[in-house]
Amino acid sequence: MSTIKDVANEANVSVATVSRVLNNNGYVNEDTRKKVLKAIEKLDYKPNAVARSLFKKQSKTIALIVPDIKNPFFPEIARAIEDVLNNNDYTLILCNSDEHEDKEKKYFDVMKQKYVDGVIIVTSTLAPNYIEKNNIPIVSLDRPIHQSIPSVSVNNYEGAKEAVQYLKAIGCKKIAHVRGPVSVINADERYKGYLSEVCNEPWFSEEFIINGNYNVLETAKATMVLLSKHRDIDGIFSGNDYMALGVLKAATQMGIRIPQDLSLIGFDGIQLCELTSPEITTMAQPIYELGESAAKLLLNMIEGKAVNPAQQEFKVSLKIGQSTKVLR
Amino acid sequence: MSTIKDVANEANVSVATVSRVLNNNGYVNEDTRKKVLKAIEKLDYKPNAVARSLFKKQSKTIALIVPDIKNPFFPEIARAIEDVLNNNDYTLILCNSDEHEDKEKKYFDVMKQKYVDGVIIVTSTLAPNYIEKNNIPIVSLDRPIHQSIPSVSVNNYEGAKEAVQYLKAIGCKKIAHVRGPVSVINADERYKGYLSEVCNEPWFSEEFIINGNYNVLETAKATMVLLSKHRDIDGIFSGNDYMALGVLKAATQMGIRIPQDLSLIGFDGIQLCELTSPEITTMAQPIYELGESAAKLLLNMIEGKAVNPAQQEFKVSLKIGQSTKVLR
DNA sequence: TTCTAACATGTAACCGGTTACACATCAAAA
DNA sequence: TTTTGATGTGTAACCGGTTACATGTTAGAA
Repeated sequence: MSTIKDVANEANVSVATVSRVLNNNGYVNEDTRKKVLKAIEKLDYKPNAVARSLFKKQSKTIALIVPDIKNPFFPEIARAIEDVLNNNDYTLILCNSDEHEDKEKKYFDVMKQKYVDGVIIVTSTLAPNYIEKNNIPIVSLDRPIHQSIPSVSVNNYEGAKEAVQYLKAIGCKKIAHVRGPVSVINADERYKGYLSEVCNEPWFSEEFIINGNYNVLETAKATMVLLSKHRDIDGIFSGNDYMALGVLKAATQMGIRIPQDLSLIGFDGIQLCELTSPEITTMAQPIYELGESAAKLLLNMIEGKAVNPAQQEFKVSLKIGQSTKVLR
Repeated sequence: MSTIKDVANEANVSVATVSRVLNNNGYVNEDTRKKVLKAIEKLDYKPNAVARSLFKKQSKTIALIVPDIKNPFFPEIARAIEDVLNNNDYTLILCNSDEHEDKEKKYFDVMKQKYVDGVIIVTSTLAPNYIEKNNIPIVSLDRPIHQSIPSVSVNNYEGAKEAVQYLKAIGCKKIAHVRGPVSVINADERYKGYLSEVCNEPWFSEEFIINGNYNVLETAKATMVLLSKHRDIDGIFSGNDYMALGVLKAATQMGIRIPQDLSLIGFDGIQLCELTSPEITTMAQPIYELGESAAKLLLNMIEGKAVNPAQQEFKVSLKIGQSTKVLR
């Protein structure tokens, strides 16, 4: 690899001049510029990003911290983010936290040591003041942490209400809920949305709420228990699409037909919804847009641009599949 | 952030001594070491990874280049890799190539500019000599490129044969194949494995081979055409699990029952296989192990350790689900 | 007692860029 | 003709580490 010095020698100028050409700042005579450009071409010179980072204290790199990239929601998000970064000459570092605060903090340390310019994080465990004292541009995605921290998320509460309302509208008489992990903010919000819609119904019972922990197999098991005890449940609102797979599995195994016997609605709108049979009805988040917005927001923060709505909330929209009865 | 100079001042020693303590090399008096350690503690000093990189010409970072992280095979691989890296104080950069050579090359340029220590790549488009001239430790994963380039993959040909043999064993009389993209090496190998098992069968016809391009919707469409034309097909070997979802979808839509009317076997063994109903029978790759091995192999190469079997081939194993008739 | 090698520490060059500053030129304005 | 500001370029400090080399001490061997 040739260095800026090699280019300077080749072009018979100083490194400062080469640097000026490279960065397009300062005064450079047109002929000199051409000479330098020719030398760069000849030597196939690529500036050393590390040296540049050291001086500039920034690395053109951002980190994405998610609980587990194997959860199919996150690859879709990650893809959107990477696309934006790629278009802006940034690089993406991927981190799996397993919802574990220690791992998150360890990643933060590394990020700072590597001059990572910013972080997009999906977390429920990290305290706002820890983040603030780290003093690194950050966007929380999918799960708002605190007003003080810019975030990109959706209206989970209203979305959940809408999901349950839809189940009611198509004629469901007893609606259960598979909730996500306790104290994961979006799971809590969706749970509250469900609750607000059903708590005053005469048929409602606490037993209609089970915890699937955003885990498919756990959900399948719990659903089997639920459905064998309450055979008259005819609607299930699943806290996310991934768990809806578990519900689908349990129902199929028990010979319960979806949607004839049981209507199922999920949340998220991951691509997988369209690939199952029946296709899963869901409250779809604009997933790609979420990732895109988070990335753009973060880049703006890094470049010091004004960031007006620091808390961006997108709307979810009903995406009707085949897992719910047809509305007449 | 405090620097090594701050620590040196605090401990009343030179930066060289601090560096020696940090890296545990050279001679350092025990008392001095303690003084330095105390200063480090007091200042909460973390060495600057960028400065270190500049001198050492290495970044403790490796890149993973995959076609598209949204394909569920890759997050599982990525997770395995990240785990290994995390345990070895390396960081993972994620790149999506979309099977596009230009993007791959662009990533390579960036990698070199950032002193990325090595690359794990899933590619069909990159030429061996391009890779070699880049002179950066590399492991090709899932798809061997050339003998000269270390790789981690599975026995696709034999695996495919075994899959078809199993379909025969359970009594399938006419077996079709949904193949992956032409000139993607593993898709080609699986196709050849299928062909070697069926080309001499009296019932065989070229029409039994359709191209799903590793894409679910495309597969679903092609499968519907196939199955409406050839109603007597009773077995399908899908080139991967992801496309098997498409077959499943098509069959369900057409009222063809799996496995009663049609047995379906996939390839890969992604987690999704267990989450559908019926669960998909598949030739399972040891996915986590593959990622793990690729990462360990690469780290060994980076650290200059001998790498004996530069071409690691794992075996796939039949994982019986519910999408194939029961063997009696 | 002198020599030698292990121990201990500091100085400064180096990694490969960026940029503040100094200096020189030149054309237009005064 | 002198002043001035825009233009053009080079020198060297700096970013924050690592390490070759120099220097000095000390203890055991000769």
